Amino acid sequence: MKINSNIRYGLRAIIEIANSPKPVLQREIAERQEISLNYLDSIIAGLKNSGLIVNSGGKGSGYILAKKAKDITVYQVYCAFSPDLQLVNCFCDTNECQRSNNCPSKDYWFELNSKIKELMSSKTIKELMNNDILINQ
Amino acid sequence: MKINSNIRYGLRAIIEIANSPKPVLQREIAERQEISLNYLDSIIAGLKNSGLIVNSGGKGSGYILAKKAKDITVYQVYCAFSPDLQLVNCFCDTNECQRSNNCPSKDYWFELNSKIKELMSSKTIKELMNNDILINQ
DNA sequence: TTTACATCCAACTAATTCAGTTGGATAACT
DNA sequence: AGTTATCCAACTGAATTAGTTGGATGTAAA
Ligand code: FES
Ligand code: FES
Repeated sequence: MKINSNIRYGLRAIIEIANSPKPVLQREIAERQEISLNYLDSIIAGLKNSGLIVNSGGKGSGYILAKKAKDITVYQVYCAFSPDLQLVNCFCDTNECQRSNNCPSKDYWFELNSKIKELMSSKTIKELMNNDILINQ
Repeated sequence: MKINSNIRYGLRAIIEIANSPKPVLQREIAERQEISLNYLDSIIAGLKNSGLIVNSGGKGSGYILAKKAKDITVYQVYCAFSPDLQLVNCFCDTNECQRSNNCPSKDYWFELNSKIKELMSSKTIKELMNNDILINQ
């Protein structure tokens, strides 16, 4: 179990945007977070297509959060880059396990899956922002 | 985030062993769990090298749990096949992140990591066994 | 004692995923 | 016109996954 680069960078990028008093350019995120500008392209696209960030006023204007930091969860960032969390395929709609009737391990993985989703859904970007910024809000 | 085959099969195999009133042969596990006998080799090896199961009396005698089912956790099974859970490398001893001072996302991943470990450590094989067997213990 | 079985173990493989890079299209501002 | 910013698709090398193959070794039944 690992968190992949898209999700790691995506979380860092959105925290960077949340922390900034002004709209942030992609280049600025790339510099501050030391992520290749080109690679960041797809990260930003993921956040944007999921409706978590927007261009503040068209091209060149920089990015801002699309909603309040307290209304964006880590799980939403996760889902911007991966399908809904499914630790195993046993309980996956499209690929359900043939052994699935009354399987104790399936039940356990499902339970763990739900709890991990909860853990990610209950943490908001606001809780990950730096305090100086919060004071000004 | 996915649970890999070793861990999935390993959990199913150890539940199979736990549920059996008699020592179980590798071949029996392979048949009942529909896992290739050859592939199961490495699964059994993992469980055995981690001290979770033992041969009940040398070759051909079948496997039994090395300790009580209530003393074997899902996290121990996990660790039989993977190093200690590390969702990201930022807080990894050997590969610590250069950006690591005061990084909110690192702190969050570490917190999530701890909670997932807890979730896996607090579930025992006994809880995953079938009830008929438990009654006889 | 030969044979069959059970376990042990290392090396190989195809397929997939990961973590980016390259190269360019498009649009806006200067 | 030229620079900058964003958008987007295709490509790539490296690593990981999920096994298979082939055999060595030890035990037990015939
Ligand atoms: S349901 Fe998939 S292994 Fe049990
Ligand atoms: S510590 Fe690794 S990215 Fe923050």
